[in-house]
Amino acid sequence: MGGVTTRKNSGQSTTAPAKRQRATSSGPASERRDHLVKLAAELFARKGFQATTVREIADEAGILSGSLYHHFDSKETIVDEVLSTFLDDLVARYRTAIGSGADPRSTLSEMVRIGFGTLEPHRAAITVMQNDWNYLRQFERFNYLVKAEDEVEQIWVAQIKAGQAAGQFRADVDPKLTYRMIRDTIWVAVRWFRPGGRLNTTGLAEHYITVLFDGLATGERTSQQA
Amino acid sequence: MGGVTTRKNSGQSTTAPAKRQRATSSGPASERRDHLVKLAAELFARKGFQATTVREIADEAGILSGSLYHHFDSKETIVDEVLSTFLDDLVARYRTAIGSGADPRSTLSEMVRIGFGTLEPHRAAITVMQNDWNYLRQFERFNYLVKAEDEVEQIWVAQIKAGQAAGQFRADVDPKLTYRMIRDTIWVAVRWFRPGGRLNTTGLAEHYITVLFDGLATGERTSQQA
Amino acid sequence: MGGVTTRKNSGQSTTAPAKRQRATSSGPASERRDHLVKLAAELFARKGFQATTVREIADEAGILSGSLYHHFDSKETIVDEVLSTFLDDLVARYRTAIGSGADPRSTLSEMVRIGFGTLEPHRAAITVMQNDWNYLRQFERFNYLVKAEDEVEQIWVAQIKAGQAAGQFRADVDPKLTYRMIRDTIWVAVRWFRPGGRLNTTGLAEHYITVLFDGLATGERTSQQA
Amino acid sequence: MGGVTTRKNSGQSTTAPAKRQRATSSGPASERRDHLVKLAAELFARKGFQATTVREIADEAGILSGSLYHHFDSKETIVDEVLSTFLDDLVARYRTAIGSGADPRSTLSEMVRIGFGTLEPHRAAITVMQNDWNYLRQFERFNYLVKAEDEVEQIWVAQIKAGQAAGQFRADVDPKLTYRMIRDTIWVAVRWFRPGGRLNTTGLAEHYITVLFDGLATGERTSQQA
DNA sequence: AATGAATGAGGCTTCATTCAT
DNA sequence: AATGAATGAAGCCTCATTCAT
Repeated sequence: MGGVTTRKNSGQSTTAPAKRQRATSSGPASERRDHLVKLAAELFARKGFQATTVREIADEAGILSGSLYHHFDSKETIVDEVLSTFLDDLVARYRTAIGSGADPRSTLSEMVRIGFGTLEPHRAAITVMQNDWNYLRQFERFNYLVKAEDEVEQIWVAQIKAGQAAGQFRADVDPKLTYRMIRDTIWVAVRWFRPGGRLNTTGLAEHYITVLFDGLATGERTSQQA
Repeated sequence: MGGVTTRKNSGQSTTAPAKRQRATSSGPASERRDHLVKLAAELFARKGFQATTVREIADEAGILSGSLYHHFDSKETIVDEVLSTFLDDLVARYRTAIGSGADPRSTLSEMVRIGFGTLEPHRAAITVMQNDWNYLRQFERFNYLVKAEDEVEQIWVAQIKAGQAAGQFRADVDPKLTYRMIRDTIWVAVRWFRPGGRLNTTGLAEHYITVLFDGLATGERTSQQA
Repeated sequence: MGGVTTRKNSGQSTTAPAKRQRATSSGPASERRDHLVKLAAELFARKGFQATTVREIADEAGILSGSLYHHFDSKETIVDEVLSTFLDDLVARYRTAIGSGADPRSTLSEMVRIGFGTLEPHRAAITVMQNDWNYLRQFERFNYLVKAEDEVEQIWVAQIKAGQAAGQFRADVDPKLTYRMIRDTIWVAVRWFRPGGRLNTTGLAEHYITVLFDGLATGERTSQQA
Repeated sequence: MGGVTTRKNSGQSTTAPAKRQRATSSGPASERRDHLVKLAAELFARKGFQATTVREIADEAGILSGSLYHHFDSKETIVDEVLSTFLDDLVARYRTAIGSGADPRSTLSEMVRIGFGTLEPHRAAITVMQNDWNYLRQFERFNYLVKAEDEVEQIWVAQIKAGQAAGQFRADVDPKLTYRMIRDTIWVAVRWFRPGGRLNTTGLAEHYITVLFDGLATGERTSQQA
C-alpha cells in the first residue's frame, strides 16, 4: 500500500473499485468534469499551461469561461487533475511490475516498456509535465508531484542496484545517474513521438532496451569490471 | 561556411575575431545589450519565458521596464538572442568536431562531450530551450530554431550511419531514433545537473559514453549482427 | 439590396425589422453594447479617436477599462461600429431617394436634404469620419469605408449626369468634381454646425440648394451652353 | 496693417525683407531647421500629427530622435511652424487681393483663386490643418490659429456683404454661412486633389467659380430678389 | 550637432476570477 | 449548470522628452 500519494485520491487501493471521489474542494467527479479535463489537457499540451486561457478551454467545451468555475475552482485545479491522473496510473503500473518477483534485468525491461507504454494514453499529461513542470513546481499545491517523482526514483534505483548486486548490470555506473538518463530518454520522447510513425511505442521500447543493455558498439565491451 | 543560419550572425567563422554584428532588426550589439541578455537568460531559465515579466528583467538591471525597449524591440527579441547565441556556438563546435577526420566512434564520443560541455556555459539557454521550446516555436520568428535543429540532426545521423557502415556501431538500430535519444538524454540533463555535484560535465559525458557504447548489461551482448 | 457592404449588417433591408445581428467578430449586439458605442462616439467626436483613451470611455460608462473588452475586442472595433452604423443608415436613405423616380434636380435636392439631415442624428459619427478618416483608413479593417464611399459617389455622379442629359444641369461642369464639392460642403458643416443656431439643418439644406442651383450672382448667368 | 498675428513672426510686413527670426524659444531659423520642418510636415500630413512619432521624423532626417531637440523644444513647436508658415503666406495673399480695389465679385473670385492656389505649395500644411485642427486647438499655444481664422472670416464676409450691397450678389443668402461653405469647399479639396490629374488648381478654381456664381442649374434662376 | 541611454507616464489589452440572475 | 457583466491586477509596449558625453 501507500507510496505515491497524489493529492487527489490518496489511499485508494488499486483493487478497491469504490466510487471515485475527491477529497478536496476541487469538486465531485462527473462525466462532464472528466470531459472538460480531457479538453483542457489537450490544450495545455499543445500550447502550454500558461499560454492556455480558461476561455479557450471553455470555448472548446462550448460554454463561457465563467461557467468553468462550476466544475473547478481554479485553472490550477484542472491541470492538477490532468497530472495526478497520469501519476496515479503510472505508479500503479510500476507497483505491479516490481511485485512480479522477476529478476532485475527483466523487471527493468518491463519498467521501460511501461514508460513507453504510457506515451500514447497519457500523451497530453506527459507533455504538460515535460514542458510546464518547471513552472508548476513553484506552487505549493504541486509539491505532491515532487513526492511522486521521488518515490518513482526509489523504485528504479532499487532495481538498478539489485541488478548490480546480482551481477546483471555493470558495477561502474552510478545508479541514480543512470536512472535519470533512462527516465529522461523515455519521457522526452513525447516531444517527437507521433502515433502512426515507423515505430509504435512497443517498438520504441524494444529499441531502447537493446541499446540500453547492450550498447551501441559492436564487438567486445571496452572496459568492464566484475 | 554556411549551414545553420540563425537569424543573427551565423556565417561568422570561429576564428575570425571580426566585429560582432547582427544582420537583422534585433538591434546592434553592445556590451550593455549583452549584459541585459545575460540577466534575462537567467530569469527565463529560472521562471520560464512567459512567467518572466519585462519588469523583472528591468529590475534586475536596475532600470525601468520601458528602458529595455531602447535595446530590444520586444521580449521575444531578447529570448531570440539567448537561443541563437547558444545555437551558433553549438553548431560551430560540432563543425569543428566533424572536421577532424577521426573515425565515427571517436567523433561521436567527441560530440557527446561537446553536448555535455555546453551544459555549464549555456545552462540558461539550454534550460529555456527545453522548457519554452513548445511555446516559442509557435511564432514564425523562431522558425530558424527548427532549421538549426534539423542541421544538427543531419550531422549526428551522418556520423551514426558512418559508424554502422564502418562496422563500429550495431546495424540493427535506427540512426535517427538513436540520435534523438542521445540528444534528449544530453539536453534534459540540464534539468537536474548542478555544478559542484558528484560529477562535473566531463564525468557525466564519460559515464554516458560508457553506457551508450557498451550498454548497461554485463557479459556477452544479447543479439548482434555484423 | 446589395451595394454598399459595410462589415456589419449591410444586406439588411430597410423594411425588414429582423433581429439586429452582426456578421463579424465584432461581437453580438446588445443594448449595453449600443450604449457604450454611443458614449464612445461622443468622446471620439470631441477629442479625436487617437486622443480618446479606453479609460475615458470606460470612465464615462462607469466601469473599468478592462471591462470594455467584454463587449469589444479592441478600440478599433468600437469606432468601426460608430462609422458603419452611420454609413448603413446613409446609404439606405440614398437608396430610397433614388428609388422615387423623380427628376434629377428633385432627386439631387432630396439627396442634399438627406445629407444635411444626418448632421444632427449622426453628428458624432460624421465628425469622426471627417477628423479621423485619414488615420483610420491606414488599417485594412476599414477598407469597407472606401467601398461605401465609392458607392455613394456613383449614386451622386449618376444623378448629376442624368440631370445634364435632361438639360436640367449645365453641361460644362465636371460631374465627379461637382459631386465632391457638394459632398465636402455638406459634411464639413459638421465642424461648425450647432443645433439651436440661427438655421436648423433644414434651413441649411435649403440655403445650400439655392446657391448650388442658382449661384451666388444676380442677373443673367455668365456663360452657358445648351 | 496688423491683423492676423501668428505667434511666430508677427508684425513682420510683407515687404520687409528683414532676416527671418522667431520671437520665441523655438530656436533660430536655419536651413537645417527648415528642412526638418518640411520632412515633419509631410509625415504629419500622411499619418496625422498624433500618429507621427518624433522618432519617425528623426529617422526621415537620418538622425536620432533625441537630436531633434537641438532644433525644436517640442513636437508641438514643429507643427506650429508648419501651420503658421502657411497662415502667414495665406493672409499676406488675401491682403494683397483686397488691396487691389476691384469690385466685390472680382475680388471674391481672386480670393477663391488664391485659396485653390495654395493647395499645391502648402498641401501638407493644409492637410494637417484639416485633419488635426480639432486636436490641436485644445492647446492654448494654438489659440492664434483661431485668431487667424477669425480675421480671414472677416475679410471674406466683408467682401460678400459689399457684393450684396452693390447688387452683385443675391441678397437672400447668409454671408457668414456662405463664407463657410466656400471656405470648406476649397480646403477640403486637399483630401482628394492630386497634382497631375485632369484639372490643375487653376482649373479647379475656375470650375468652382462658375458653379458658385452661376449655379448648377440651366435656364432662369428660380427665386430672386433685388 | 548629435549620440546613446534612460525616464516616466501612460496606452491598449489580457485574463483568472467573481457574482447576481 | 450556465450566462453575462464586471473586476482588478498585471502585462507588454510606446513615446515625448532629458541629459551626460
